[in-house]
Amino acid sequence: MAVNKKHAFAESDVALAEFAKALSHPARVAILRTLAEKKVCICGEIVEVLPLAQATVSQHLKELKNAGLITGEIEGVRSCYCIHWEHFESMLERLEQFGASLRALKPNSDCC
Amino acid sequence: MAVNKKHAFAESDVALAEFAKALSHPARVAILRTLAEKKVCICGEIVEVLPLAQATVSQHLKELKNAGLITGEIEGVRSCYCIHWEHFESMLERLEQFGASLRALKPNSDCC
DNA sequence: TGTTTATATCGCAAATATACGATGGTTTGT
DNA sequence: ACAAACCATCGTATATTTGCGATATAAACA
Repeated sequence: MAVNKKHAFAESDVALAEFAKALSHPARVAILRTLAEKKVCICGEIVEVLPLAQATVSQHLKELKNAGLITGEIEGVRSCYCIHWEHFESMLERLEQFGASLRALKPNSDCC
Repeated sequence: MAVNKKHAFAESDVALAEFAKALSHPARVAILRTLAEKKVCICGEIVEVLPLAQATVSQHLKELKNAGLITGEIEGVRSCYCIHWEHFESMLERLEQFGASLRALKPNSDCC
């Protein structure tokens, strides 16, 4: 794109879009699911679960981290990732709220 | 990417990711909000509301349509877009369900 | 110390997404 | 029939995403 126009939108729309973007790849959805399932927030196991190379998984993890949805810290040789529940839940609620606010406006009869 | 690996993931993860991708741009979030607000699902008005050129808006509308989140039909000179409530709500529920299933696994104490 | 192991990061290639001007097709209104 | 209005689509430029091999880093271990 010639210019990035994201700044021209409402803050809340941008925030919602960023959350959605973090979830916009099946690998990242799968990573979140895996992190939640394996109570122990192990790391490299994710690579085994996904059909992707280690470098690629590492990149997706980085994106989830940048989005604030997970945290990661190095533990010796391995590094441990966890869902950042506080932020994750807050964004989830924001999205649910968005859905609810639209639903509230839903007309009785569809116009088209 | 050399190859598109999306087919290598679970169907449900792909579906969720596709929904999220449709919401992953503030313009598309704003379009959905606008469509819900203006009960009359007018069209070109969207262009006036957004800080984007008509061609760009048309493209975003097309993407939302491809994702099944809105419907659109030509009405004389203008074309009328509406939220495809059935599919939209179904995807919203799917996402909420995803969130709920993760939350259910949330440990009492964070490990990292 | 040298080796293995677990990860992150770099650099590259290919695919997609974003944005817009220009253009073309339709439908009204004159 | 002509002009104006509305919108979709094409073509194009640029930016971002996706994916991976190769390499770097750092801890654990022989």
